[in-house]
Amino acid sequence: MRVRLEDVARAAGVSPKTVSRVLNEEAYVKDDTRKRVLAAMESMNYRPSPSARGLAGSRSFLVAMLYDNNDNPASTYLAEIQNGVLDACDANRYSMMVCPLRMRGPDFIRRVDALISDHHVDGVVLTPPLTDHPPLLRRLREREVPHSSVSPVSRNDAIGVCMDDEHAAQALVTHLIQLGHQRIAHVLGIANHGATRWRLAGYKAALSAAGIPYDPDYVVQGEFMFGSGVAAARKLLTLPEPPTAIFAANDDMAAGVMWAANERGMKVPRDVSVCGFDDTPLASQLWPPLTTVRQPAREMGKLAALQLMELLRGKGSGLLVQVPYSLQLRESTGEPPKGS
Amino acid sequence: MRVRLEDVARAAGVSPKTVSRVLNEEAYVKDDTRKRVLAAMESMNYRPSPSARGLAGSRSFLVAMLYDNNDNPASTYLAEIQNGVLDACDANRYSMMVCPLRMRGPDFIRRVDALISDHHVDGVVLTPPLTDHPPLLRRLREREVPHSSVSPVSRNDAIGVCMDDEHAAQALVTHLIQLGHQRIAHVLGIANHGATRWRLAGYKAALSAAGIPYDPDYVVQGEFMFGSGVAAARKLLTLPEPPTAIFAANDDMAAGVMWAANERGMKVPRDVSVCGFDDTPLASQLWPPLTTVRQPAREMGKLAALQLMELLRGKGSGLLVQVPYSLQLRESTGEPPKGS
DNA sequence: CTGAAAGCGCTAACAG
DNA sequence: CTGTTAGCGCTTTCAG
Repeated sequence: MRVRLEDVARAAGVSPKTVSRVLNEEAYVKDDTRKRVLAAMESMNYRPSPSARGLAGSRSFLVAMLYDNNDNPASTYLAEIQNGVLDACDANRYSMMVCPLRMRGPDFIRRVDALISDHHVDGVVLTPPLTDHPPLLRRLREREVPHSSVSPVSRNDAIGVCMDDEHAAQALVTHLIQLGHQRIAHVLGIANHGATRWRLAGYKAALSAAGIPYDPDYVVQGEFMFGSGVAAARKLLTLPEPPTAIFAANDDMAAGVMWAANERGMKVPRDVSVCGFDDTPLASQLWPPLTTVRQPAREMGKLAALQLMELLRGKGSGLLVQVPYSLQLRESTGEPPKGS
Repeated sequence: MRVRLEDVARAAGVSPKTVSRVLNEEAYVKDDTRKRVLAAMESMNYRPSPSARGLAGSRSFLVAMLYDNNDNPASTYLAEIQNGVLDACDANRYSMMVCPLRMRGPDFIRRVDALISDHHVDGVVLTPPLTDHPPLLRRLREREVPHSSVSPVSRNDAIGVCMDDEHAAQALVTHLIQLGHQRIAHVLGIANHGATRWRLAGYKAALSAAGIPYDPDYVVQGEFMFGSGVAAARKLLTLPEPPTAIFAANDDMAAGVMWAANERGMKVPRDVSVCGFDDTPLASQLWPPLTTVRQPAREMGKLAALQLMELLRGKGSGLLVQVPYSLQLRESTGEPPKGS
């Protein structure tokens, strides 16, 4: 019925253990033998049983992608990361499990435990804001589960992938300043996301570099979601001296800002410039197309997973690699209204 | 270290086999015994090993969600279905694997095979357009892999979940007609999707019911993607006698249509009414908000998975359940321009 | 209704 | 560099 390790061994004229060695890319197999075994595997179309491997050995060839189900807006951002992780799995004969977690739930840690011990997951890819959830990280360390993070806040001990959000945000806001804007507002993301902090820092840095004083009235809380962008813009646009440009910490909120502007009969960018962050598909689907920063989410998911797999292979350099951002200057930003 | 079946057995004073019976909800266990075993499991925090179960038995408690990676636009639609499947898994102690497939790829079937035999997947959830891919269905049947579909085209032998796309589309177009539109165009989806066919049928039915002749010039090909909506609208809006309303087969294309209208300096709905289908988040984030049909994707994913699990439990009614749609009338549709 | 024995397909630990 | 011997934790027979 099923081709087993033993069958391959017989066909190749070696012991099962040798086949196992080849399968696991262990050292100490004569090159000649290895080739013979590989050929046998190929010709018999042998596929190892993950169950048996998981049961007998310590590895499962399964990685899990964890994400938070409460505080996570951008399903499109997560979907892209997931695609990236799948790309990496594909290239390395891993399989992926998807694990939505409710960070606020009382059984949060129990669920993580269950995941790990149930499926012997070899490692996990963490996405924001799980990348910096202390109880989770503690548990993963306790149980010695290798993990790799996408955009972790704490960049010292983490391995994974990140982007220079701060400089990206700074570049974006600098662009607004160069267009002539002085009254520039910022809509914050969810507090516990690193992205929120970095993008705010970039905003401040750009203002400060241009000698524009920081005005707390121009910085309002958002939650990375469309609706929060609408709410934030309603506040900002009714200020006695409203901003001429609004930088929202992500595209969804920027879309909300544009929506709120439309609602007031304002035209973007004539009456107010708007920009976002991430370059999700939405950005180019809005009218006018949104100026934003491109964040290569899929690439980041892939890289994080690849980092994890290197770690699993023992070759882990344990690095936090950085991917480049790029400004996407589109039509939602322009010169400030005359006489403002 | 790990709590095993044997440990539970010892604690409950029964044989391992009995614990196994309880675990698998088999009949023929005295109620009293069952309770004792359950109590022991609970107090010892026992969690069965999926690897061992998979290896020894025939079940893996793993379901896979298959989707096509080429012809699939709406990542947000798939993400919602995925969430629904996860909901169902959660409720039934299943785990989910995510399997992007390249339908066009030469190794398509091999990949499916690999998936099934590698992981002993108990069953799969199929999403469009995989729901009607003959080689795939044949292979699944050959290998006797239970499967459940979301919106399959062939509704006879399929089990899963569907919506009445046709009547939904008809209702939507009827709404346009009631607003006074006569020249109504339609942007088609990808050809091999059932949704494309049904929505077109609904469009035709509505016209026909109103006595409006069907004009092939008003029906243009699209691909469910934003860009294809833009292209389609560019054609339609430059027609000698352009339509006063455009019904796109999904929201992404409708967004493209609105974008193209903006590009030409036209105002929606003053100059042209636009409506879509699905009610993805995008629909309410556009300006003006998009009139569309709400399709409960997450619910559908969940139901499809639940149907599958019933099938696995042997209680399979094998039904194709239908979920209700609802019209979302918003501001992108209005009366046709005067004198048109 | 319950139990005993025999593996599922692989890898770990130890020999050679 | 390669092989041997035991299991991993569960379910499947088959007996009671």
